Amino acid sequence: MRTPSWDNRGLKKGTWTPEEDRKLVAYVTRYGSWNWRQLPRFAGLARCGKSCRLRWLNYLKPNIKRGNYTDKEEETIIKLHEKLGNRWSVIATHLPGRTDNEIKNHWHTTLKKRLGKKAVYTETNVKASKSNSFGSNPDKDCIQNNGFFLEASHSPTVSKASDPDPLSPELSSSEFSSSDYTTRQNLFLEDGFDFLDAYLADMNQNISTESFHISQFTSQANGIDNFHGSDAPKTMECVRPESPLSYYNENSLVENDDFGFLEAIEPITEHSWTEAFVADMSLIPNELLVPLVNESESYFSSAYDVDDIWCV
DNA sequence: AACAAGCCCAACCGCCCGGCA
DNA sequence: CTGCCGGGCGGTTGGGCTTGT
Repeated sequence: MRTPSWDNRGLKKGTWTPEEDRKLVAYVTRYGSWNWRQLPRFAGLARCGKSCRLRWLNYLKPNIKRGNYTDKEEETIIKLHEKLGNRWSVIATHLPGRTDNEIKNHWHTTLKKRLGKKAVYTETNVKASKSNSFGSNPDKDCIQNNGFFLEASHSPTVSKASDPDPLSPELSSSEFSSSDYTTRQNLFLEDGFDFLDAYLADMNQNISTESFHISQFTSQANGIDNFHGSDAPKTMECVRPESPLSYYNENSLVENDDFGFLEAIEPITEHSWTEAFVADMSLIPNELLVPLVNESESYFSSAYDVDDIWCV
């Protein structure tokens, strides 16, 4: 999209490369977003923290749903926007898998225009109907709701009340077919971190004589979650009993900013925790940080599928 | 086939808010 | 109380892609 450029601090701007994505994914899945401003330094990225955060939240985070919106999703957006206005982040909380940025984009590019046309159409017909001696309501196709016009239920584009959740894999008409979406979910739940699991399992073997054990890291991460007790949000666990990430917890690792879990890696070095990060980055295998295929291959076309990052 | 116009969306920017010292 | 810092949010934009002529 945007032409890559460098600002006066030497930070890169513009389109993210697959390699940058891989570095960010590898780092955040491993250490979480403990400090977005500091994170790029330790992740080996010449990006500002804000850019990293945005990239992660809007594009790289697992379970992000992209592509076509279902009728029900659009209906939800319209109704919520009518109630909440441009509070995209709040609206996004009602649409699992959708980001505020994407909803905002969809609103500006599609829904606003659609509603605008509908409103113009309706207003025109309201005037016409008022002057129409037959008194029929040409607005019967629309439901006016605080200035917004929703297509009536007989419209084929509006989902019925009995429709199952459009976000369910079975009914999703998003960019991913239902089977694709299911597969995608499974990729995250079962294989999303295989590339890390394999590496960490291997590391476990290699450093088994050392005091550090990755399971300490994961169990401590869970401890943090437990510490937060009932306030802790619902968690998603990757169940892989034999895996060092068997207790992988998305919130504790990715969204929990507590530094506590970092203590678990201290045995790696006897130096400061920041050095531990630097040292530990060196342990991330090259295959996580460098392209896995030749750049000549389509993977590295400008339109590469970010999902590939989760399918390594 | 070539070009123009419009569409779409990833990414940036600036502002605001809450936490903390 | 105040200032600083990091995170979050909404508005805007750059440029690749698609569609129409």
